[in-house]
Amino acid sequence: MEVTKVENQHVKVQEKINDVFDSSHSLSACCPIKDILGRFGDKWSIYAILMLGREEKLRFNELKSMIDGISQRMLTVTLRSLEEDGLVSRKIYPEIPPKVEYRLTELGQGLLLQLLQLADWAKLNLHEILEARKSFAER
Amino acid sequence: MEVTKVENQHVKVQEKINDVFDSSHSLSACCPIKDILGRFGDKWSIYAILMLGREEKLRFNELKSMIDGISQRMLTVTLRSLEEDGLVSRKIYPEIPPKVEYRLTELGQGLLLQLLQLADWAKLNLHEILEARKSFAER
DNA sequence: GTTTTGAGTTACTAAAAGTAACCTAGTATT
DNA sequence: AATACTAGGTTACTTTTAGTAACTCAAAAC
Repeated sequence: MEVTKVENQHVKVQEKINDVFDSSHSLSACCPIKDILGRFGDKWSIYAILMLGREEKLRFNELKSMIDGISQRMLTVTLRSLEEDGLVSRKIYPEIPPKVEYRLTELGQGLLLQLLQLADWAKLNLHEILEARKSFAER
Repeated sequence: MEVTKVENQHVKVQEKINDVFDSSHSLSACCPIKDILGRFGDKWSIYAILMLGREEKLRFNELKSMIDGISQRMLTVTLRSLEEDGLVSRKIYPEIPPKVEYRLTELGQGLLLQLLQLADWAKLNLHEILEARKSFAER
């Protein structure tokens, strides 16, 4: 009974994995996970998304001071690429000194929810991973 | 009524975001998402995890031929880092020519499930993202 | 005695990430 | 009237990381 259950689950997983590759012919080219991960696999995007998830609208220098250690250039680059993918919107007020407001789009909020799920798993398993790292280092 | 529901949801999201930072003092250092993402945010780890999710045990060159375009070195590096974190196990048969079997650990299977969830979201929203990219490029 | 095989290393190069210094143009301070 | 400050960048440069090509090892097969 238990075994059957586990086997069924495994079959489901395999189907899903096949699905991942279905949509693209070439593996290395562009299965959707890769495409999405490209968006927050870098060093800063996650922080920007999380901060914008907290405050719902933020100006450039507010973000800069919330994201410890980020440079102006990297914040610009990060926000541009998030904007490019429709995850963040950018509203310019034609004033001097300039004023620009950033916020998550609905799409961005959806991604945020996914990230938070991942964070849940991460928190649950971080200890085990750290243990594994330690025992690996000892060899 | 609807508004209240949305607001409640937003509050929950904010709590979760705060949780993400709880566990680490410094933002840029090591909140758990970053730590986990570090593991599959690179170019090849996902492919290795997906392939091992399909077949449950694979040898080095089997993996190499399944992951289109990966070099020996990058496969070695990728597998080592996955092993280091306890996501993949490595069984060496002391034969010549050498034989090494890789498989996902339970932890690795857990991560795979998370990845597949992310893939679901990615597939649902890929179209919208591609649209956004296109209209961004037009400016 | 040269070739093949599996699982890697070593030494190098190309690409990406990141930094420091500069720009704009208006306002407030001395 | 000269200086400094503000917000939101850009340009030119350096460091770090990802990636490639060629080599290794030790036995076995041709």
